[in-house]
Amino acid sequence: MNLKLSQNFWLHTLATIFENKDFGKTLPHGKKVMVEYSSPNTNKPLHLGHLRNNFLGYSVAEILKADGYEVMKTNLVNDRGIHICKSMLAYQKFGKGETPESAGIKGDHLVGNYYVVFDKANKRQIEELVAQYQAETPNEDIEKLKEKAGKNTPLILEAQAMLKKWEEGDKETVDLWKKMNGWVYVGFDETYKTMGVNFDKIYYESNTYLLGKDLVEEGLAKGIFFRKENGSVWIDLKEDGLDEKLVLRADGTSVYITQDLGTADYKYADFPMEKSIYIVGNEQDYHFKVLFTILKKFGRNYANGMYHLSYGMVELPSGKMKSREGTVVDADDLIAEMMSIAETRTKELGKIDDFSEEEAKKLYRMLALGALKYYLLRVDPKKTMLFNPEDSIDFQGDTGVYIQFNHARIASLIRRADLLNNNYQKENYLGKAKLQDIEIELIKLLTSFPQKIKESAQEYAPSVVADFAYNVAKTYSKFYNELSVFNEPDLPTKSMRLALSSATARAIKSAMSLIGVEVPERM
RNA sequence: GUUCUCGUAGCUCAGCUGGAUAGAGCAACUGCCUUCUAAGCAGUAGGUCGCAGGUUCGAAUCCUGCCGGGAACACCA
Repeated sequence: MNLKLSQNFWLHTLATIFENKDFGKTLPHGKKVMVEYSSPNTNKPLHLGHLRNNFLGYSVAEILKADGYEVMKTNLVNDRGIHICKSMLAYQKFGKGETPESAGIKGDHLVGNYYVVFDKANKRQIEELVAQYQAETPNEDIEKLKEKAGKNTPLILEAQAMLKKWEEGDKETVDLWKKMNGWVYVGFDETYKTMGVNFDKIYYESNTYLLGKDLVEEGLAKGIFFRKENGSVWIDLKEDGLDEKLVLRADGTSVYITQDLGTADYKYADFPMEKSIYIVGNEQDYHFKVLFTILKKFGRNYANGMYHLSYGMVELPSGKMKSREGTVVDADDLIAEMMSIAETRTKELGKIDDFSEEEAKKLYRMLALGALKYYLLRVDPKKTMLFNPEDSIDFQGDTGVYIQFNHARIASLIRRADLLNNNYQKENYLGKAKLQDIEIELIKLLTSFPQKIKESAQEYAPSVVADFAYNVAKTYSKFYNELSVFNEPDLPTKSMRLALSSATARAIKSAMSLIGVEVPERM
């Protein structure tokens, strides 16, 4: 009797899940949240670290949507500054009019190459300078000489002069800047498209870098900031466990924090949000603590909703990625390699020989990105993680491809059921079907989807949803191996199994879409 | 030096708002394709939860100290 009650309870639970197309998601409640992510520099192409950032940002935005928020995805592009001038200067000196078309490489890579050229040439100049200094002052500490040389090479001085020209609006400089940034944007757009991420609004630092000076005045007037004798403006945050922090230079120019203060107001005026999430690496923890503390002191009503999603670095088995040592994993290269591996593996299995080339390519991309995204998102965002190239292309076990595979398998079942006109609406199984333990386990698991979405939204942790998807796939896989759907003689039970399979497929698809991963119908 | 952060099986990670025998995957080994996709399933083996104290009826989980890894502390961004 008890058993029967319990069976019916789970059957009804299944029916409820099956009938709710948006199962797991919260209805829109109108609250607004801004998610800022990606935020690349326009002097070099995207790398592995950016991939974690972009996948996280996109996923967090999707998860917040599923939690009922109205989401504005933004990208604050760092398109100006001394580092940009370095690429520009190197191009001016050594570029010989090369273009992405003439060189046959993506614009972001081309510009990145000139950044490297600058760095190499500059390094030689540093060595020369240090040697010169040593001859002049043999007793001085070598590290100090290196530091001094680093600030005074002819190339650095030229780059600084160029930055000044840019700020003054010098036409030639600005034109070069526009041309090269234009190349980079074409390259970035291509990479973003391949990655499957996008933005609702793009901010450019060239438009926002002067913001915040009025806030300095406001801070002085409110007595939050104070001016030192040389004219520089500071805030004392010792009571908040932080130090004194400069907010305006003695010459009246802005620093990073000045700009971010102004940009915060600017963004809020654009999109009056309850929450504002900054997806930025954990090396900037201190900066964001200071930023948020200042905004709270200013009494900004949005300040309490600000959150720095401080994600950990991605390390390689050989250690940290270092551009100087050439150990940076390029995003485009990595994705291309993953696709080629997906292609090889798929061809070996030979299950999609009837696919058109276009369909096949779409699948390779889906599998490659699925593997990569899942690999990077299954880990708690806050933690430093290891990127092991060999593991990341693994398609077995706790991987994106495993989950995709289970979806494809169910899709195959459903196709067959539809072909046979099998009906699996609840009338066919409620009160009649018999549930095995593994089926109850699966239904229970599906039931937890809404709370998993809530949890991942509250923690800003896509890993929670990723883990859910994996567990569903794993449990389904077990069910699939233990019990047969089409060979089940009891018709109500057969219907129930089809409904359960269908509900599972939808949960997998839905959860995977929250981490930005598509699932195939066949693979 | 100060502050932050991490330390769970050989490796990569879950678990951490305290609760019973600490879970996956990879790698190793053993089985399973004439039945719905084997990119799969089942099983074996593998752990003093960095160390030492403390709080508690109870600690991987909370507190303190130590050890070890990473990071941040510019009139850089």
